[in-house]
Amino acid sequence: MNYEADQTFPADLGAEPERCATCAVRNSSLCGALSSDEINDLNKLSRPKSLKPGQTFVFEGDQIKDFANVTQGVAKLMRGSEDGREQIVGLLFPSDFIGGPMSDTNQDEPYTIEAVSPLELCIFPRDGFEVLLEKYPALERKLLDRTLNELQLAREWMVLLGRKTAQERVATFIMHVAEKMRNHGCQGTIGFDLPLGRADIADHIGLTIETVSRQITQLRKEGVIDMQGARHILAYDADRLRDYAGF
Amino acid sequence: MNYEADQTFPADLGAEPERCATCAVRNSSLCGALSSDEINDLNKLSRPKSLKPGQTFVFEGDQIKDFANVTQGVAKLMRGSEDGREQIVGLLFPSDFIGGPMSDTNQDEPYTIEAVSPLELCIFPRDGFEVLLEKYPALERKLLDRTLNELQLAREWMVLLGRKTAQERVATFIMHVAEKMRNHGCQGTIGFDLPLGRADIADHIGLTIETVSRQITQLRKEGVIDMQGARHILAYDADRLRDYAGF
DNA sequence: CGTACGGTTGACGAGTGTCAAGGGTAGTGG
DNA sequence: CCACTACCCTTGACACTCGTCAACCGTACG
Repeated sequence: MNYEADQTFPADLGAEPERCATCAVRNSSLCGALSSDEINDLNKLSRPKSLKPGQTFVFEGDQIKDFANVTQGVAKLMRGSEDGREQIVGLLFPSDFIGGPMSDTNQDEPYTIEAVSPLELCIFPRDGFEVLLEKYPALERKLLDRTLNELQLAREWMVLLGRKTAQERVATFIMHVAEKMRNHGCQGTIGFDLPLGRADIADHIGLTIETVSRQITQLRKEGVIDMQGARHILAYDADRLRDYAGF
Repeated sequence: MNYEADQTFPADLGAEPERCATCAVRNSSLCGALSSDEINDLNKLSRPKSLKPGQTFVFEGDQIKDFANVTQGVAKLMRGSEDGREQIVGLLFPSDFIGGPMSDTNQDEPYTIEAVSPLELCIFPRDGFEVLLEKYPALERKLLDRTLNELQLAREWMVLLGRKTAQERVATFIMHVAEKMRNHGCQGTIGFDLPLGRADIADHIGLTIETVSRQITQLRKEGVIDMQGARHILAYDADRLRDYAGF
């Protein structure tokens, strides 16, 4: 059934589809749970998709039909209100998985996912993916691990939103982004670009644009960070930054 | 090995250990994924444990050795700082599962779990449970579902903590508790006891005791809720309350 | 060169936190 | 059975952080 399967060279036993073999998140994403053979199942379901900044992948209230892996770029997961308030409840980096509730009931998606930078996804239909979840326990286990990590992160953010001062929030946010960027090899430890503008930062840490701006200025004046332009941050002293991030 | 196992009547094939058969959360907890036969495996590992209000099950920084199901009572999952600030990141009701990160690394538990009312747990060693997770896919699937639900809840709370006013927070909190209580059959829809005192409510919704108190008074004065004593709430008009809860 | 957009800065005000005092209620001991 | 005590809750006065409104600046792009 799989045209890769009737290969003749034993050395090719593990041959993967081109798109998977060259995928930047082949091992760091959920797909890392699948062997070269197994990944064919998922590959057959999947196709790439590109989004420009500002484009949405799902809207609040939609029924989500497709799941996806982020292969490149950054997206935001957000909830908005009629009166203009907005809260970003998560950021999606390369290797992150998009496929929310997955509960038995086909309820509507409560959040909007929007590209923040040019975004590359590898999408596949929900139904087909759930079949594979049953078929490959390692896949389900990896999804569980990922979900537990996101829960952990969400709870840390609850501490930030519930109990930290404006200054601590900004410092914590910068630390988190620095770590994400380091993990994805985007630049070195001390210098990196913020993937979000001031408005999105504010919506992520529960402040206003102005307060975010003031606190960044403050951190600059106190020499905790340095900046080149509005987006590029230099965090020489990680320990000092951690002191500013609160508990 | 299990004295219930050597029964003589075929009708008893599905006989369960006494403690499981009479357990209040036999089906609503993770155990609901296990058949009468299968649950013996877990039962052999488990034993009951009681905690009085104020006693802790795990401390921040501990290595968690045991997992547990809540069979009765309410507990809080919290994170504190040296300078006295505290954030409650979750409440644990009957049928809820305690067994956090479960990640490969044996990292320390980041949160403290403390009984809020007289608490009954069914605890079992982490190692043994993880073996059962491998053995019974339905168990792992249920754990995944549960974790996804908690993630969903955590994100809703991020919206509350990041963007809602004091009044909206209190109204939302009351709604959530009302629903939990209804689900657990503790009293009717309109009248129920708050499981938390003002201090814990404040630490859960990111306010101070005084502000919580003032907002509850406000809701009373506006006729949205009524109270009998400081703990018992009467929420006649659920729709009205929802209007006060924001988005 | 002009325009638009995002970021910064300042002045002011609202909402919530802080500090302090006073009241209820439940549990304890006489 | 009543009084005392302790704890939690409520209420008030005031302070402070952060939000709001508005002007200005810098950079990118047409």
